[in-house]
Amino acid sequence: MSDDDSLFVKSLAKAFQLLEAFEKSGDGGRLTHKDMKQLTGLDASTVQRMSHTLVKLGYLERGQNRTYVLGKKFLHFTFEYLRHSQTIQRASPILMDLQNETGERVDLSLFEDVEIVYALRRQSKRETFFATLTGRRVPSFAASGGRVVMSHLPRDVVEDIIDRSALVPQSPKTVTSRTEILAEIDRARELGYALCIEQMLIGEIVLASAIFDERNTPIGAVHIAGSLSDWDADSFCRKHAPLAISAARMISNRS
Amino acid sequence: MSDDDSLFVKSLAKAFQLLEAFEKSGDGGRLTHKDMKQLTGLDASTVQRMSHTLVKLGYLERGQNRTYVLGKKFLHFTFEYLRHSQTIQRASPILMDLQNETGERVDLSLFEDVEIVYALRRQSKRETFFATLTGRRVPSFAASGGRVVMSHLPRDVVEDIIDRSALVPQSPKTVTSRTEILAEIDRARELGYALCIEQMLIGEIVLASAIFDERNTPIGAVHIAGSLSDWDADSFCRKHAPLAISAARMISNRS
DNA sequence: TTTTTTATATTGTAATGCGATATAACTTAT
DNA sequence: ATAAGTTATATCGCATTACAATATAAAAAA
Repeated sequence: MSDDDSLFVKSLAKAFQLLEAFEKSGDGGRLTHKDMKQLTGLDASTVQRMSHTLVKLGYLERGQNRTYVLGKKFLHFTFEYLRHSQTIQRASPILMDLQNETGERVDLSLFEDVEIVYALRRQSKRETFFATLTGRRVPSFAASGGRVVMSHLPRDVVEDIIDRSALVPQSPKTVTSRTEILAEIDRARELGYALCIEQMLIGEIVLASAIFDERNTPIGAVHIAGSLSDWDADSFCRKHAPLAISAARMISNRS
Repeated sequence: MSDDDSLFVKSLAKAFQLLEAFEKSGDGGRLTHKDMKQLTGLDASTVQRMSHTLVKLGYLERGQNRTYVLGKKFLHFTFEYLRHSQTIQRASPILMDLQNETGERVDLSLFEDVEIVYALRRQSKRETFFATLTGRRVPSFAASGGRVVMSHLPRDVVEDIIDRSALVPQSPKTVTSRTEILAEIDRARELGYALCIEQMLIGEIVLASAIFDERNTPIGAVHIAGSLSDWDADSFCRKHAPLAISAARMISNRS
């Protein structure tokens, strides 16, 4: 990955490897030197130097009992990313209107290969707190946004993504069979939107329509998420699919 | 800052210096090598190596015309930060209720010395898009959240913060005189909340109450923001101050 | 307490990141 | 169009920096 690449700065890669280890941290997002060493496989001295430097730079903070946590300084980069993204700029007012019109939770997700990341979120009711945060990632194969994006990609690319995905159930009802997932993606292609019933969470119904960049590459999706206690699948789609599709089209920057 | 510190990894500092330069980027958040060199003062080869490495790691993405933009991968860290923060965990449902109860915009900000960062936000109506994003920073001296946090800090610490702040007006009505700012902070201490009228934005009235950690250090604030077309200062405070104070108290983790 | 584990400080050394330079690719001016 | 100028990418020898081993100190565990 980085061998015989004389421009590749290995120490930087190690630092980010260490930072990424905080995603695998169990309770409280706290890691000790020992934890970092175990999670990354880095040398103890490297862990020492990197954590020391990152604290000085403000990207790690020291917690109690010789632990480290991610620094709040990372919020800065997220802000700069979102603020300058043309897609986010266009999506922001559109999602706001969509949320007011539907009363349901609406999200904008960005496609990242085997995962999607939620970038903008308009929540309607109380939910598992972290499930509604910006930056949350979920597997593409199980999320409506992931499926609808894949429905606009070439078959071989899609199969490659599925093959590289860990097909771990996200809810008791998650479809994890390769062929069934591919069939769901085909269905999304026909409909122009993906529908996920209880794929991520029991009781949840989500519908998503894809967003495209100027080269007509699908880059993300608009989601509308409701509750099965309020809707049956048919009426949910009838009401919301046209809205999601039109919102996604407005956000898209197609040539 | 880093001299004769044998544990300090300079190349890492350079990489973050480069990443931080994207905050100063003008249009579109795009930077060329030349821009990075100018903004950071780093050697051209260093810029080349760092940008190259950051692209490989996914923390920079290549834009059109040899430009670079921040990678969406930074959203991951923000998610991990927010998800593991005890303050955020407690605040999330409380802010949701507060927003439903008031119908106004409510925010949770975190204190970062001369600035505050917005961490959680519940928007009510359309606003200047980026003003309502997570990660937005504003000067402590002009924000209600900053002022109310400072009202719980020792006088000399507050004066030091003000002295290190660039007292640049954020709206035509921003108070920028040292003594007036200190007076506003004193007033906040008496009231138990800070009130800012058109300090950041014309037509906006904001009220904030401080949040404390287990050591009784003020670490952030709950904001309620309304419009002067809907409220006069008195009734805004009468209705919202008790709500903000009680929300802040519930979020706090005082001993 | 003692023992063991984990964190921090120190140091000599080699590999890595450095910066100069060369080449290539793009812009701008003529 | 072509040339001149600018900016990006590739290459390379060298010094510095990051490295890993180790010593000391501080917490945990026994």
